[in-house]
Amino acid sequence: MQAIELLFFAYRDFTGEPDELLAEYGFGRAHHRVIHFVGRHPGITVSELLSILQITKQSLSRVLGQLVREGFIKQTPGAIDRRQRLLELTENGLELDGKLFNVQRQRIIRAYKESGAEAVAGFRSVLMNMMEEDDRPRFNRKHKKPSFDRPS
Amino acid sequence: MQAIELLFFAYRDFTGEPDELLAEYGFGRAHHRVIHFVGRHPGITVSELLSILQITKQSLSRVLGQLVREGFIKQTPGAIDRRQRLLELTENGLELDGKLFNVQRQRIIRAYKESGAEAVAGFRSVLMNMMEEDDRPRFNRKHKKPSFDRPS
DNA sequence: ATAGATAAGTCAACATGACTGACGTAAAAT
DNA sequence: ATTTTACGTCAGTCATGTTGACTTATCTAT
Repeated sequence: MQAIELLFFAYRDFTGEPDELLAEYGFGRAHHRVIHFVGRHPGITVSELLSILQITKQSLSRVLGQLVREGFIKQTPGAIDRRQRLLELTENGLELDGKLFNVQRQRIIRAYKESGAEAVAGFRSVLMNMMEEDDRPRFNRKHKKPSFDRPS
Repeated sequence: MQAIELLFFAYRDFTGEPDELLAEYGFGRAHHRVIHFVGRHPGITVSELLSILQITKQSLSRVLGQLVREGFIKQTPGAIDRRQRLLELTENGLELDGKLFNVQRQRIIRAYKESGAEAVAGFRSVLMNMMEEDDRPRFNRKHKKPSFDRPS
């Protein structure tokens, strides 16, 4: 059962590089998560973000508010439901997201290259089965769209 | 590049169950990490623990001190180097460690079963290549012992 | 039309787990 | 004998999470 430590070390190093980058902006890992999910899913709502991150709205509010005030994320009222604030990255946000995304992608690409395509499939399969079922549909893009792409 | 989110969701759920258990004892994830590494590597020293967790001794001190005071971990002076405090789980510590270890093992076993042996090999390979090289030797048990099993 | 539910935000207080910097003690290494 | 190492501690700070209470705007259902 080395998997526990394997996950610990891999995750520790996976988040280490971005953390350094974020520190230059005065941001932390919480900001990273918000930037990441808004970057990958533009137009995401606050409540969708909350259910992904599984934190309270007060916690999210602090980092999100900071990102909005400092011009990394912009909010626009939803066209259908005007209570919603649809979130998008600004130009600055896109730039930071790009940098962050890049350092993590490099690490993953390197690991994928060293392990081979078959290993990658296994890697993804195990991670998928390790998470709660609720969130698995987010990943079967070809079969079923993630819920935040078609608001219920 | 779904790997980033895959890791996020898997890690989030992987740590979620233990967190609930720990809360019953008034402990957090930091305590879990200490209990885990002391449990898997009895006789580990404080500085070895520090280099694994990559936190400051002041941070470790608080959680470790708590675990010692509350009778989950015991310290004994090193036989060779009496400055060292070799760490071990007490009976209570072993019991809690067992519970924590179990919930995580169940999740992993389930994921392994659903993915198959080949996938498991790939999973481990990718994680291994994702972490910094320094810590990889810890895992090649058959070839090279981890440094904390033979103090340099 | 209005009553209730939902989306989002806010104020306040608090806990945890990180951090830095300074300092102390005992034991080992040089 | 001096320096280095292993460990511990005091004090202060910061980031990120929590609970609970309350507001505003808007949508939904009766």
